[in-house]
Order: sequence, then C-alpha cells, then structure tokens
Amino acid sequence: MGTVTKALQLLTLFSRAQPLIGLSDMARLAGMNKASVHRMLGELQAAGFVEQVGSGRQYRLGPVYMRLAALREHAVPLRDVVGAVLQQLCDETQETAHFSLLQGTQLVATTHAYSPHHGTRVTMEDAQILTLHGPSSGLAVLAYASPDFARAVLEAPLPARTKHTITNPDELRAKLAQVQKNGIAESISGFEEDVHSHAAPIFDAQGQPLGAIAVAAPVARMDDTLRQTVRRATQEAGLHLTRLLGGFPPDTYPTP
Amino acid sequence: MGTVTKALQLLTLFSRAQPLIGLSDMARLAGMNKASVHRMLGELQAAGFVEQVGSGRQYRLGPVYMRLAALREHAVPLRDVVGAVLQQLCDETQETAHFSLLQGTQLVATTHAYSPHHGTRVTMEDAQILTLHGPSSGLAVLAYASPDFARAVLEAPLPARTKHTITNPDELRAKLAQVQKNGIAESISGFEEDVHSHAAPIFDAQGQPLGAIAVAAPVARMDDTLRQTVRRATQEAGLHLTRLLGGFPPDTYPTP
DNA sequence: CTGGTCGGTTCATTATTTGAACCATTGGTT
DNA sequence: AACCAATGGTTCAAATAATGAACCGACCAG
Repeated sequence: MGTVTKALQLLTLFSRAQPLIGLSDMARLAGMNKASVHRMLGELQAAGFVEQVGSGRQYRLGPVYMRLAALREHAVPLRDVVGAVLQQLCDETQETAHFSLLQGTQLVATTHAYSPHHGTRVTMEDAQILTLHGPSSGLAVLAYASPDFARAVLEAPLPARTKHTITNPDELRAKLAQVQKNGIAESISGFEEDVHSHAAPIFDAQGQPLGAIAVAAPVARMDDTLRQTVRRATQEAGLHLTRLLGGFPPDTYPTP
Repeated sequence: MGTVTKALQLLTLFSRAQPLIGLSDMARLAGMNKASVHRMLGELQAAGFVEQVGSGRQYRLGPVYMRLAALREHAVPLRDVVGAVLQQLCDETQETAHFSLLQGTQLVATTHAYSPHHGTRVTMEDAQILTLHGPSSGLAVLAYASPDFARAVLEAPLPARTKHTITNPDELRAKLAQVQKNGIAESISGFEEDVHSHAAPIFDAQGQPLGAIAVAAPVARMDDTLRQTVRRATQEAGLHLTRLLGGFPPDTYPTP
C-alpha cells in the first residue's frame, strides 16, 4: 500500500460520532505506527486537510473541504451523480429506477432511468408529484422523517389513488414500523395500479431524509427472485447515493 | 517535501476554470514527473479523492468531498454561525455581505448574503478566490497577520486585478498601517471594478486572523451616510463573529 | 513516587518513490 | 500514407523517503 493511500485512509477515520481523534488513538484505529501517523498528520495539516484543536491537541478535519466540495459540485452537479446511480440500479434490476426529492409534504420525481430489457415497463412523467402515503418512495421518506412531520402528514386527509392505497393512519403506522425494521419500503399498487415498487430513503448531512430512490416494476413481473434482487440493489443504491451526497443514515437505519 | 504533500498539492490544481486536468498537464503544472503523478493519481482515485472521466481519460475531483465537507461542517459549524451574522449585516447595510477564510496565501469566500433592497448588487461566486492585496477582506487579514507572513506576501508578485489595485509594497504597507489604526479595511475598485468594500478581520483562538467579513457595494451607491453605516456595522459584526467562533482580537485591535 | 497515559522525536534499517526512457494510441499536417 | 507531436500509461535501477522500536518530557490518578 502506498504512503498516500495510508495518509488518506486516516481521513476516513473521522465520523460524526468521532470528529476529534488524538494521535495515539488514530495510530491504533489505523493499525499504524505512531511516528508514521504523526508525520502524515503533519503533512495533512500543512495542506489544510486536517487541523489541530487548541486543547488536547486532537485532530479534526480541516478547512479545505469547503472549497473542494464547492469545486466538485461545480464539476459534477447533483443531477449527474443521481443519474449515474439510477442507471446502475436500473441495469442491475432491469426495471425502472427513479429518484424523488421531498418538497413540503410531497415528493417530486426529478430523475429516472428506464431499462430497455423488457417491452413493458413503468413509465414516469417529468417532475411527477408523489404522495407520501401511496408510493414506496413516500413510505421510505415518511418512515425516517421527524415524528412531528410524520404525525402532521398522517393527520391530514389521505387520498386513495387506487383501491389498494392505505388510507387508515393506524394501518400506515404499522407499515412504517415495518419499513423502519427493514430499511426499505414496499408498495403494491399503492400509488399506481399494477405497479410494484421498492424504495430506500436518501439522507442529508443531518441524517434527515431528503428523498428516496426507488425501483418500480409491473405487478405481473414481480416474483420472489426479482423481489430479492430489487430489495438488495435498492438498499445498496440508497446507501451509496446518501454517501455520495455527503449525507449519512441515522443510527436507527438497519445495516443490510 | 513528503510524498503525501506532493499528492495533496495535485488536488489544489483543480479550479473552476480548470475542473478537468489530464496526466501530462498535471505533471507540468505540478512540476513533477509524469510517472509519479500517475501513481499518485492512482492512489487518490482509489480513495475517491479524484476520479477519471470516461472520454479523454482526464481527472477531476472525486466524490469524497461531499462527505468530508459535511463532517467538517458538523465538527465546526462555521456556516450556520457565519450565515446568521452575514444575514444581519446584510439587513443592516442593505448591501452584499460576505465572509472569507484564509487558506495559504489566498482568501476563499465561503459564504455570502444578498440584500433584496436594491436592483443592482455585488454578486459573489461560490468559493471565489480573493487575493490578499486587492480586496478589503485581504487587507484586513494582511494587516493583522504575523509580520513574517505579511512580508512574504508583500515580497511575492502582486498582480493587478484592476487599474486601481495597489501593487507597490510601500504603498500597501502605508495602507495596512491605516487599517491597523482603524480596525477596518477599505478598498475602492481594488479587486473588482466598480466595487467599494469594507472588511473587518476575524480572529481565531490564538488572536491570529483566520478570515474576514466584508460588505461590498457598487461604487456609485457609496456616499458618506452609507459609508458610516457600513463601517460601524462591519466592525461590530467582525467582533461579534470573532467571539462566536471562540476567538479574540489581539491587544492591538482598536475598540470601536 | 510510581505507573500509565499522552503528544511528539530520533535514527539505523527498509521499502517506496523517482524519473529517463520506453510503449501504444490518437489526431493533426504535409 | 507517412510523419510528427502530442496523449495516457509502464518499466526498473538508483535515489530517497517511510518506517518503527525506543526514547523524551508532560500530565494525571492512585
């Protein structure tokens, strides 16, 4: 392993739970010699990738990330990142994948990817509006939204888009508990007739859901094999996208 | 120079104007051997700090910065604190307020607030780079930086951004003495044509300047009344922000 | 005062980095 | 088509930087 890789590895040791790390701790965590870690931290510090806090002499992430993150965002706008993840998810499952953003108490489906593999597929309108209680994307967001927000949504009228839409608040709460347990939401014809969809929430830098990534298939095509593939791939894609956007799942989110 | 430093130096070559850089270009820009640059980019890429774009095989900044910037922000929530102070300063003066951080021998404008009061206003790019000798923010920082640092900056070439930029070191020293006397820096078209700005330094826990807070107005709108308001409000905001960030002004800093 | 931390330093040994020269491709010019 | 000058990428002996056990002084708890 090259020296540069080892030095960069040190940066990945920082986390929300551990934003400050001391020299000895870091050497232990990285499985490296203290002297090496010290020299590397010195170089990282000189470049602004890490800085030392006054008391305790511990290290934390430095100021360069503001600038580099802004440049990254300029070079690769969100849309592209989301698009790439959707494309891969779509290739993997060979069904329609889409991403939606929370806006108020609705979701807006901003991006989608179609698979050319089947003649029939679920299609999406541009900027399609999704409710929070019908489609799997909505359930995924609702399950991880703040309790206040979720209560407000459940107390408002819950229109039935199809005859399978769950409109009973208690029934919905049970469904959400199930989502929280699995980390993934499932909806069979809850929003569109004949659509069977799975969705994973996407989290922001505060651990709050900002939207969802979903795979939607025709009900007729959903069997056990496809269901397993979709569930795994969707959850993985959700975690991946969350990380790419600089967010992180809350502690309550189950690990796949 | 250590290998890690050299590798990190590569990352600073990316900019808004040059978000994609090829291998040979980068070797030239960094003044390093192509083979070395290639190996380093390989390591940076494996760690996600850099990635290769499909066609042309050029490199650009990778996806890790979103995450690291979010962690940095969590550890040091500058943005929130700064944003609130800027908003107030902006409301008070009804002109564009911005905050910039010292990084090396440059300032990076990280945050800004616009006033909706006037149809014309000074606008800022995200992560805009400011020199230390042109804009008022730079003068404010330079006036309170360590003598060694200030000398190094004044001895380096001083590019003129406008025909009003002060590039004579002696003239600059006189200007800095004036800043030290008033505790606030003023620049008329020194960095951008038609921009009249005032800035106050922000100090860290060691009493060293870490950045500046500034108000920028169109030259045409600056009259005596506005000037008085801006000077008072900017200096107050600077002291306030310094305190909020846990720093303190040095003994030489004049009390308003 | 003792023993266990901590951050930081030293220096002979060791392993990695370095760079000139080398491919294989590509794209423009004659 | 031949040529040239780029490009990204690779090779390997020589040069250089990284390594890590042992060490320091400071701090803290018992």
